[in-house]
Amino acid sequence: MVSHGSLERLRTANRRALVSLLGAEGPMSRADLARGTGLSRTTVSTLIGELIASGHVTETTVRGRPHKGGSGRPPLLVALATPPGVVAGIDVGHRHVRVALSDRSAAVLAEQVESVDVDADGGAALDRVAEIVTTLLATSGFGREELHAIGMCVPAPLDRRSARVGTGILPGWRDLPPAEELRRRLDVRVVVVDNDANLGALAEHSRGAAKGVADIIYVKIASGVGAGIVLGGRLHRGATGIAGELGHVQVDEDGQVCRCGNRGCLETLVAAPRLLELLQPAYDEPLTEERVLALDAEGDAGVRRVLGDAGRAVGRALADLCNSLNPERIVLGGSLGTSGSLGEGVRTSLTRFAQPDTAAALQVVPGRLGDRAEVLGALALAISRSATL
Amino acid sequence: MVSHGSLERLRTANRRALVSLLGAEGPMSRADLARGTGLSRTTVSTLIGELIASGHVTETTVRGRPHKGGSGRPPLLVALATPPGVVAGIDVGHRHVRVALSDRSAAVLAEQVESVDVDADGGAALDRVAEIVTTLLATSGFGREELHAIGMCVPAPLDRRSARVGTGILPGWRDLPPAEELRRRLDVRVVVVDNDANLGALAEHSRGAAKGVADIIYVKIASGVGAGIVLGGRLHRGATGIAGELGHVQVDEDGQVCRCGNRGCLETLVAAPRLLELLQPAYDEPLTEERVLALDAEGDAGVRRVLGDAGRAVGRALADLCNSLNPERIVLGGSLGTSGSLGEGVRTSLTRFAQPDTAAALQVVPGRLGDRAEVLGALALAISRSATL
DNA sequence: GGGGATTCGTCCGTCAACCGAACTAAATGG
DNA sequence: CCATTTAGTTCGGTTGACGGACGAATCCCC
Repeated sequence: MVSHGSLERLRTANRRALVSLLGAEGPMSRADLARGTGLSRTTVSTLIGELIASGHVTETTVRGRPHKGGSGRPPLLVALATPPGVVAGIDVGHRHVRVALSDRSAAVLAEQVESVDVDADGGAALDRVAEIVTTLLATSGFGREELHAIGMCVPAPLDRRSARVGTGILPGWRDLPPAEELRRRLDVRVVVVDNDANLGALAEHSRGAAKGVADIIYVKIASGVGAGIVLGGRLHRGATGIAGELGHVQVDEDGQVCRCGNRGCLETLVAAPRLLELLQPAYDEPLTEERVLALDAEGDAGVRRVLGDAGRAVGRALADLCNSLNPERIVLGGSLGTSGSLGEGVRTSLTRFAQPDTAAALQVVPGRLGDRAEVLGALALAISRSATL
Repeated sequence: MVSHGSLERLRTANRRALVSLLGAEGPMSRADLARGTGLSRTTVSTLIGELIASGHVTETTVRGRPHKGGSGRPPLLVALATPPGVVAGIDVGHRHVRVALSDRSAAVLAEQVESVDVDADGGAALDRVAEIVTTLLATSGFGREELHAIGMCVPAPLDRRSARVGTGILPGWRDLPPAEELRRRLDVRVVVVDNDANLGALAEHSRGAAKGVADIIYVKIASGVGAGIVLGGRLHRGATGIAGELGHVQVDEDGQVCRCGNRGCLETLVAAPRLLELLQPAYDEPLTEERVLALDAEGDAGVRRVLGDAGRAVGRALADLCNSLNPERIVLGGSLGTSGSLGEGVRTSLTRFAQPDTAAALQVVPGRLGDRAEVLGALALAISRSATL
């Protein structure tokens, strides 16, 4: 076997193009693949033949429809084969962990959410995560050797170089490299860790409310406030991987001291616990985030006011960012992202504080994946990193 | 790397790789090109042969040094040929225009700066620009048919879709598509227009103070305040092309009304005319930007205070942006970018208001191209758009 | 029911692009 | 003066993609 560098690379590039097109568009015929990639039908046929032989692609038994309802021989559809085995996605919040197990076509097989005091002790949280993964594997009937990759997010910036949580944000995780810790506990080769808002952005961008939109800002409003920024269709992580710290924009010079050390950070005003605390005295029942969302939908004046204020504060910070980035869409995620009043507040501030042209080019929409955006992003990341092509 | 497609496309991709390597590294031998691209010496030889035949590359007469001072046949160096003809770069400011003529290897042949009240009447300014270009062509001995492309920047956001200046920013340019207007006046096919800060960023990134740095923010502080944002090595223009409006971040809720319609924009505090106005009463001599920079270098207390305040205001706005983008370097440009006090002010605010990790990963440096950054970026853009490969 | 028309997938011959080996060219050094 | 080293070229061979031709499978229309 002679290594013919460039030609061989060309062939693998073409193979990759086919796989990525199949991934984006779903099952399709060889002729459609040829049209989609610009390759000839001949070439597509031989490449698909190789991909079938290597197990990356399967020829489906169902025949497709003839071309555009007209006549002609119906095509044989080919589809990406789901590789054997499973991956795990883990969403670590401040007060919960959510673990999902999926096959390698992103179909979720099992999922579990649990309240855990993550902030206090990172090691203990990771212990619990490892237990849940093990349980889910067992109840789904998979052996540990069938777990190919793990994607995880943590609610804190992650320094790319040290693979650690940034200073000050999550004290219980100091000097705890999450990927390595999890790899040690579960003996899985591929463990990828990223920031929660980043993975939420990835999920909403690839299959949620911002599908096909090149420049988006995903804002996660939950226990904290964070942003995942997709520019030119690619997640922007920054020089050291800690981009997206929208929650620590200063909005009040004399405001509360934030866990990051500054004063009056956006996060001190609009984080979910803070809002509940603010509302609770006026209500007889114990308030939860779900209950607040329900009251908001019912039109409760107090809730609307508080969530509207929060939205306006977020929108104020977003306006500055949008002036600089001119994104096409803002996706509001996190437990409070679907609140109508909050969304209205964001829109109000953007209209008021952003440049008119910038605001006009901008859509503000709630996320479509809800609480599960982060874990779905983690699964997607795990699958992409476990790909063998 | 290798784009999918036919064999022919593979060849052109390889040709492009050779040209881009030659562009980046300067003259080199075929053997070095083979090592640099991973192609075989055979392939490089034939490709270079084609490029020589087509006039894109020349074989220099000087022989290179034998490899690493050792023995061996000395290589024949090949270099990018400078295509015939010239290009023009035009920097349109609020109160001046700067026009440069260069050959197509970016060597400036002639340059002229002139005070023009650009804001008042866009058409008149473009008339004058066309005159200057014509004059420079004549005095340099080139005919108009030898002018291959024009790059121009204007001090306002440019909507990509309408190719017009954004609403409100530059009233005298409303409904005046700059590229088309200039094309009409000078009968040049290739006319590219972009925002001033964008082209400054391009220049400082490709050949100035941020060479080789992937994520930078170029801040231009002159008659206005604007930013050019390079992320992942590529200029970010945003969904409609109007990214970078850092000057219209609101820094004072009750501040002066800005030309953009909002109140208390950064630009109302730190634009150069505003600072001169602020300083003038305390000085007997008439102040210019150059004089203020000189006073700053001499340690004049008043100037240092005012420029320091301006820098802190800019840094305050940059801190929020850096929290979200985590860039590696900030380049301060524009007429006041080289001021030491201003730079110190920016650093002070960044340290205070940005996340500690973000600030630690960040360098703040003055631009290396000074007033000429924009026009050099315009030339570079014109050259790249006039390339025939 | 049968004969185009149309589209799909494959086979085959051809051409394009790259590579390795061998060869010549031009220097250095003992 | 000859061995050594590196550069560039020539030549034969392999790989990859393509276009045209062909059978297959369906629809449409008579």
